[in-house]
Amino acid sequence: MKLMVIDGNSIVNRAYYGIRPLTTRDGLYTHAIFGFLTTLLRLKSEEEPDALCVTFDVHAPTFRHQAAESYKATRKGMPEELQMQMPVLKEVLDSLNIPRYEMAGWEADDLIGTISRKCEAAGWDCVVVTGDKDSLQLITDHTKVKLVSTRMGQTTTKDMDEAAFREQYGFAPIHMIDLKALMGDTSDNIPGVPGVGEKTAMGLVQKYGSIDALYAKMPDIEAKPAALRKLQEGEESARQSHWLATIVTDAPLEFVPEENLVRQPLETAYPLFLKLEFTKLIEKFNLQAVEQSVEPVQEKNFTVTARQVLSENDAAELLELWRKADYVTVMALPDLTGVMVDCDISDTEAVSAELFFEKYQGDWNALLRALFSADIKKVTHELKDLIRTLLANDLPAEGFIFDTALAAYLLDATAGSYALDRLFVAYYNAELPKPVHLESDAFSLLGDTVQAEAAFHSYTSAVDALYETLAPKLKEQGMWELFETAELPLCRVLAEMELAGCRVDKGALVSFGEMLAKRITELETSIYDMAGETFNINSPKQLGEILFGKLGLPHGKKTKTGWSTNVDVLEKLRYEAPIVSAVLEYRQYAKLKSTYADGLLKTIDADGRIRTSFQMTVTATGRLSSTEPNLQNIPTRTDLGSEIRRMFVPEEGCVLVDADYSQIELRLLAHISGDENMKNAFLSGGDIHTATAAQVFHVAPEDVTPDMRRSAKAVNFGIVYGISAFSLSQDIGVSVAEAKAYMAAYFATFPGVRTYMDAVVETAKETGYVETILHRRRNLPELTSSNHNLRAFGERVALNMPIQGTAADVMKLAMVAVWKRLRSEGLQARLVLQVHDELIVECPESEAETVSRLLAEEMERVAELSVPLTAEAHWGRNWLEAKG
DNA sequence: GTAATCACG
DNA sequence: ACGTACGTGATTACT
Repeated sequence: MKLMVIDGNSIVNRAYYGIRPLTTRDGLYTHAIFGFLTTLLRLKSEEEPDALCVTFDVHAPTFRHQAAESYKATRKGMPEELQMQMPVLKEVLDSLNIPRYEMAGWEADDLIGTISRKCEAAGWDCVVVTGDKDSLQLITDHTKVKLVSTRMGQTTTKDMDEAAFREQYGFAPIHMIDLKALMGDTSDNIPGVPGVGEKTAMGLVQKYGSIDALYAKMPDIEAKPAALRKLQEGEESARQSHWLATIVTDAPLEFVPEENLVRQPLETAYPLFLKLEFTKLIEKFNLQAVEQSVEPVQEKNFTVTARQVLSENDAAELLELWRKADYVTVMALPDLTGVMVDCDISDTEAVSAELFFEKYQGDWNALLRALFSADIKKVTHELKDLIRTLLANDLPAEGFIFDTALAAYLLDATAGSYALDRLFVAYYNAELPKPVHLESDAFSLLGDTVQAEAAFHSYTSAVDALYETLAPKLKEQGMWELFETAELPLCRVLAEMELAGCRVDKGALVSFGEMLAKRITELETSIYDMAGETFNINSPKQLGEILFGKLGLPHGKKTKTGWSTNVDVLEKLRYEAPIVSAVLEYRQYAKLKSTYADGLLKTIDADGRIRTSFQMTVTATGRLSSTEPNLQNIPTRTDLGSEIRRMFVPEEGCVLVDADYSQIELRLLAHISGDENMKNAFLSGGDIHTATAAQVFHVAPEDVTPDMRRSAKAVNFGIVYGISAFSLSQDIGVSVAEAKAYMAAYFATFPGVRTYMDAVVETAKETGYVETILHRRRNLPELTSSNHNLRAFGERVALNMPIQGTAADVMKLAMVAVWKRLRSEGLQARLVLQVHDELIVECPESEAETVSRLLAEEMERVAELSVPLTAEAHWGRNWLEAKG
């Protein structure tokens, strides 16, 4: 039998510092608890113990250590945000039916020591889980210690049994005590022998074992005379330290291993996890609601009348009702064979109508046309996808006034998921009622009408409830305008772009791929030749072994799970060995082939066009993202990569028009910070990096060298990202001191930028968020973290988000404006792609000039800044040409 | 499923 | 003393 005992304080501490802050809607911090539970799950599956318990320190004076005065006084107190999670964690453990032990006057260590000995006495094995190396002294042939450490958000464990300990330390585990008695431990206020450090102590313990044995042999021991004297003088301290370092194994604790056998969670676990918004963990801990409700949400105290829509008479009656209503709530299956429409008809009554293609006796398309026309105001969830489906079926897509997913994203852009059931948990602390056997995906229901009806019903009710909750919140937070003028109308624009897709020259892509394949094979051969063996070049591990192991190249760079082989590293080694250049070239070709040539070919539709999906609810800053395939990262920085853009072509007789903003982020920085010098740099036109260099280096613009411009450019970028001197130095390859000097010169030149940077961080710390000009918001719980790295990250984000986010706002407004204008001017031109600061339109050649002007004009017109906002448009026979 | 790498703005 | 620029997504290797 095996028992696992967890050092609660140690693990929760690691979890707290290792995970970025998480809070529930109500602002309750939960990350330490979350991290603890994830670690617990991992440990359980790793060890599969028969029994399990957790120990905690009680924060009361400990009589045992009063002799040592301020014992552990140097340990920092628990941060408040962790402190407040402790009682909740204990509640969670109780609900999971996991015993916990704490005892006034005893450290968690002492309880663990006692527990491990009692286990052994009962003939059990014991696994001690802790991050504290002190516990290693407890290792025996029946007790092992799992050392947990957290590095960069990843928890790793190291199993230490007697053999592993011996291998690492070279003596028996019990002598860990003697080691500490000699070297001391400042974090535990154990003095040790003054002047004896880790190295000396290790040597002595390895040679003599215990301090008793050591002092028994005095003064005949092998040590330098100075060390010998220190040892003699420090004997008393060593013996006292030995006592302090010894973990108690006979605390007066009632403990019977059998009472800790793993048991089922209590019924209280499920609601508690829900409250903490640990939805994912509910599954992992296999928690069940006591009574799984299948009742629809009754948010308001309504009488809901369920209506089947079977005949055209039913339809006419309901359409009438819906037209008169303020709004209706709509959910549809993605193939439009089923639609649910909820509608309030008074303060106390609602009608919930089910429309199923298979049951409807009338003209289904006509019914949908009526429902999705402008005279019925509709609220839905994930509008863009619904619009795309409607338009794909030649149906109208008008009259939409709200999208609950989009609204929830604006309210918390870092939440990650806006699935309806998740939102329901997040906002109402309740599970979205759904039939028991239903998959969480509402749209996998085709063919099971009974279940679909039940699911629909609760889903539309949920959308309705969320609308009434979220809309006021958007208004309160000043985001209504952003929602109405940018996000909501953008759904239509993006739906059309996704449907339009982008034509590609398949033949050219195929032959490009073939060319790459040929070159890749050649490079492979020569790389194997130079390496003297074949290996997988795509495996960083194997490549590292060849380059740094076999060939002995300097692996000066960083390591994580091996040696880094990324471009920065290889670029520095380029001239050390010809194989490096070959690998770099191989990498470039392999990337182009796998991701772009082969990757894109796989996504070409039957009509020769590629259709991406634009995600509106992914980025933390308000940008769009593009998936399946990602058309926002098509190569452009190298000549060879750019060739891919040549394969993006218009329809016969058409051209592509490409318009992009010039330096939009820096212009926004100039505008937002109000720095006079930077504004002037833009007002006087010309190249901004050159102008920056001229000012920073105090030379005339015409005397700016390419090097000076490059540095200025790097600083400009760095500023937008929330710079640090170290990173800047890495980027431009100068010393940290030089980078610091650049930054100082930069801030001296643009004092307004520094003022702005200080102010934005300060404000963010006060309010807990940053926002764009249109009040798009990003919450920053990181800023209150006691973890330095996290806090620093939060500060950089605070600097970057208002700029990147405002640029995203501007682009979204521009897209809506361009879309409207193309329509109102009756042009055939259609938007096909957006790449953050760039728009691509496909149009008949005859419209090329008109559309180019129109694009630049609308893009420039959407924002009125204190510096010019300029956009440039070009057109051509393919994307590369159109880039201008 | 995660890590490493590299493509984009 | 520490770690190091913001925001994304796809592919490959490997556990």
